Amino acid sequence: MGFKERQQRHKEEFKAEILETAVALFAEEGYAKFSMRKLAARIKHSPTTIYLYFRDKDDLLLQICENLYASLLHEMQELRALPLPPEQMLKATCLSYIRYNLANPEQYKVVFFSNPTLYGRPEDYFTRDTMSNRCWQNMCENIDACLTSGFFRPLDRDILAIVLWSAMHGLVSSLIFTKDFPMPDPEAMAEMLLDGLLKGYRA
Amino acid sequence: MGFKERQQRHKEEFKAEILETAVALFAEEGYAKFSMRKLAARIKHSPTTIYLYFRDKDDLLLQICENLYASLLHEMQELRALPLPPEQMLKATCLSYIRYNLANPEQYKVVFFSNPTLYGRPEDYFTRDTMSNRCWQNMCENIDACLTSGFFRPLDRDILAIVLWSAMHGLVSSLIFTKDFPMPDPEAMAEMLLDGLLKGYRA
DNA sequence: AATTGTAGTTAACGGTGTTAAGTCATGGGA
DNA sequence: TCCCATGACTTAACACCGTTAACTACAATT
Repeated sequence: MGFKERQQRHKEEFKAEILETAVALFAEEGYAKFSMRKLAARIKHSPTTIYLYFRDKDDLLLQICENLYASLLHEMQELRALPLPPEQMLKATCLSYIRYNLANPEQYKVVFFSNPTLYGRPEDYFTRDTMSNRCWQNMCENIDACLTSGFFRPLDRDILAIVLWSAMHGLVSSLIFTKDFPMPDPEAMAEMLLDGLLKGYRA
Repeated sequence: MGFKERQQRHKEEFKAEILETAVALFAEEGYAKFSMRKLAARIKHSPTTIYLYFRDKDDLLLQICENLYASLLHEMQELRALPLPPEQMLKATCLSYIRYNLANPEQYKVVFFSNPTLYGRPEDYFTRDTMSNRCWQNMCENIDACLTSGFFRPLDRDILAIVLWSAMHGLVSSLIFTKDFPMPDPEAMAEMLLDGLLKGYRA
């Protein structure tokens, strides 16, 4: 049985190496110039080898995203440990989301561009144990805390959560993608967005 | 001189026809499956013919976007004619932006995906007379009205404008691109976003 | 009638994601 | 120890893509 185990371990290590190289290639060349063939060249294997470890390009991208969400979740969980009132906790979490994604623009593009086919059917979203889902749960708990503490006035939790997220998503994606417009300082934007929204929903 | 004029007119008509067909192809097949070769097949010409009328694919996409912004601007200008207080005018304009783009998701994708190289350098943005720029000016005027009327508290106009826009952009793009998450009703989301933001910046 | 300009073409280049078929080393059972 | 089955990996190919260079055919000007 020793052989099969070693074999298995080697496969997993190789897969991890491919993923790591893919992330590096992404960070260096950007989404547009990334290709399976370039990745293959970099890991010094034929393009088809990748398909032994990933179903297709989308599958590879999906797993890059999961890695991204995993470390984002990690950051958020560190925040959770701090003793902050609900509204400050929510704001800190949102700021963390914005900053983290602005610091990893190419991965964010992967999430964005691959999104359409990335995960499965929408009605199954909450049943899948993805890093994305866990981040979402964390976000929702923070919002719930603001609602039950009475900091926010009574609002539909689900709509509020997705609205907050989509506003942050808009900020991040416009900063990342916009190349033809003179964008202001990201921190000032984030501050104004969160300040406005949190005030706007206050009781 | 009669010939050259007819020739010129024919060229313009043909170009318009290509553009129209491109928009149709886009609406039907979506951004991902759109290609110059398919467009060529549909207009019953060789792929290279398109290059006599458009520099490259991005140029074609850019002009589709300009068409989109042109009719959006038209909608906004109709709103401007109504006798509304600044805050209601701003809200109506924002709602119009959101609804219009949600009704034309594929064009919105073009704007989004082509954005990076679409227009030129950011510092030149305001000097170019593009439909995008005109829409932006309209938006800014509405915000200025809310600031000078005292409805909003004193805030940096430029940052406020781009923050408002990016929040709307986030709402639209998340609704258009998200396929793996059960999104709530777009109107309810738009209402909550605008309600929150406008309250949040109020004096 | 010869010349020039030009709309449109064909053929090709270099790239893409992906699949089918084949190679070849190696561990496990006889 | 020999055979063979497994499976990692490769080669070759398919069907696309955007784009360019070179060519053709035709009409207007000279």
